Amino acid sequence: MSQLVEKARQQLRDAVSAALSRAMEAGDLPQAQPPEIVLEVPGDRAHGDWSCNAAMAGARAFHAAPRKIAEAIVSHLDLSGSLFQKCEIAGPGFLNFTYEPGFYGQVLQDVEKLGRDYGKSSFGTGRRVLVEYVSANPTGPMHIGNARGGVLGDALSAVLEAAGYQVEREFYVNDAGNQVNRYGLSIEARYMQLFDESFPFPEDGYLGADVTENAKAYAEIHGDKLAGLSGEERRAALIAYAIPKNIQVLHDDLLRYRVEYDNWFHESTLHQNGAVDRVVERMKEKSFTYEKEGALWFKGEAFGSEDFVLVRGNGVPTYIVPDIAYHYDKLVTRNFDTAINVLGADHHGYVPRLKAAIAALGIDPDRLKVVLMQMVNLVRDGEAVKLSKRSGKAITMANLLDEVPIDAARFLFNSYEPNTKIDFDLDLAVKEDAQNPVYYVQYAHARICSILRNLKADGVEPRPCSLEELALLTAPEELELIRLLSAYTDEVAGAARAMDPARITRYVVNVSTLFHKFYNACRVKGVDPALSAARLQLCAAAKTVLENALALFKVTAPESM
RNA sequence: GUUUCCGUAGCUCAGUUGGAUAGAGCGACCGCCUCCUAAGCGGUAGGUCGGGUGUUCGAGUCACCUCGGGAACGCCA
Repeated sequence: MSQLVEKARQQLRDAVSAALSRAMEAGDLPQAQPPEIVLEVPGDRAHGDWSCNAAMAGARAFHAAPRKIAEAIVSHLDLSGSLFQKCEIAGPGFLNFTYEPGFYGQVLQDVEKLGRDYGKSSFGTGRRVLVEYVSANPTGPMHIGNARGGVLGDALSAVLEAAGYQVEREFYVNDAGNQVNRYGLSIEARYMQLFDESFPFPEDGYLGADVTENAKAYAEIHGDKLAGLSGEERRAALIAYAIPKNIQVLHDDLLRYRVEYDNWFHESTLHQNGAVDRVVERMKEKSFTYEKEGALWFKGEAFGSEDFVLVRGNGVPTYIVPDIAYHYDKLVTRNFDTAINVLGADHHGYVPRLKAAIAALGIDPDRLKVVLMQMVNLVRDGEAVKLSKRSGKAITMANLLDEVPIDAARFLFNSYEPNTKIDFDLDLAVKEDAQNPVYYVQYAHARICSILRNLKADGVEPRPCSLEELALLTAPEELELIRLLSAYTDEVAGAARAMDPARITRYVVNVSTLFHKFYNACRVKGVDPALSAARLQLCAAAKTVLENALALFKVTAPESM
């Protein structure tokens, strides 16, 4: 596990803190509560590798001008034995720190040593997280929003895992309740219509062609043997046949999209084992309910939500009751520290209700984290496309994957932070040229592989270099690239903290840019052997980082293009 | 009407607890392959950060107001 950047940060924190104490002891600063020490990586390289605003933040406490405070800090600053060579005062009072030259070589040795593990950290160690995503109803095909949710949940899980969390990925299968009843009525009608065209189709039934196909498939195997049974028996038989089949389709489509789960959790189990009924009982016992107009309501006020119905007038629980039971199962029965739900933004009004309900059951609602993702619009020729050209129906996830390469789809969906709506440009996603950012990144990787191949043909293989050899890397393009590579572990931990894997997408594009610049400025082959070896190690390090980052998204890193 | 997200270059978007001269990609224009992949690199042009007020050493970032766009507001899920 790389600690280099973390070590650097800690050294600066300690050094500045100690300098402040000494400055106060020496009387260069008045005795006062020192400011919080905030360290950041400045955007502009000219401002050094790290920047600290302690002098400005302390202006009030010390009753002194920021520049004066900065001078006092610097005069008592001791950077000997650290990863830093100097500190300069700049602008209104920033303290700008610069790495000592040996830092860069250490980064490359670090990457070389850790290989596939470079980027992993202990940020989340000891915490168990359940990530639930997609959870599409097994009553029909998945839509475009599910494609985004799949990538997001999958990449988020990978990022959390790299940051040290113990992660389980879960799909919640709504194989019970009203949607399934509706589906039963729909498929029953399609089945009966095979033998009697006048059989009525339910008003709010599922219109998809997949329902008819399932009905036909059943009839091909079993004929009309259900026609003589009661409606209830017919529906039960058709549901028992079609829902597992639909679940299999969800599973297969997601797998094709490289989205995999540890668990497929069936809602029906919560009904069968009494968990759903127990939620209602608990709510009643704790007097968090009241009856109105024949229905059982939840009193939300004490938990920051509106009141809502738990059990309908007809005695059937509303959808939220099994959801509450499900989250009780996640956070109490299975005792995950945190449950993360990736949901469409259309669920935002539902989140306070669910949180209120689990709070009523004695669970800290902050243990449920919700990542809301905004809607996806498909765009072709600059115009929104709602319907598939071929079928005239809404474009499904499977349709999308027929048209767009998996790598491109995964990369593009991961390029946006969850909380912004996406105009997914189909023309761009399909393009195999520079406009498509996934190729820009993959091309950087392929170029590195090409360099490695060419040198291998000359009998030169990457080897671990000494710090003296690595000190030959002094070109700005080399140092910039190494500096960015050093930040990878921090980036992954930051993406985990923000629950935003898109940060890694942007990072990997930046790495590619700096590599391409390096490639244009510095040659690996045909230069002094020691320098060549050092540059080769830099290439190998960049390759490792690109591969590790792309692996988080399950985007391939081609050897040649 | 209530809740919520968004508004930054022609287009798509970054801008991480408030920090230094607001960035990138694409598109446009001009350059760079006798040399490891030109799916690349360099350069030019392009901005009242929707508008306003406030908070403070400092606001794209925070608060309030306002304009514009999306979404949700069921005994549907």
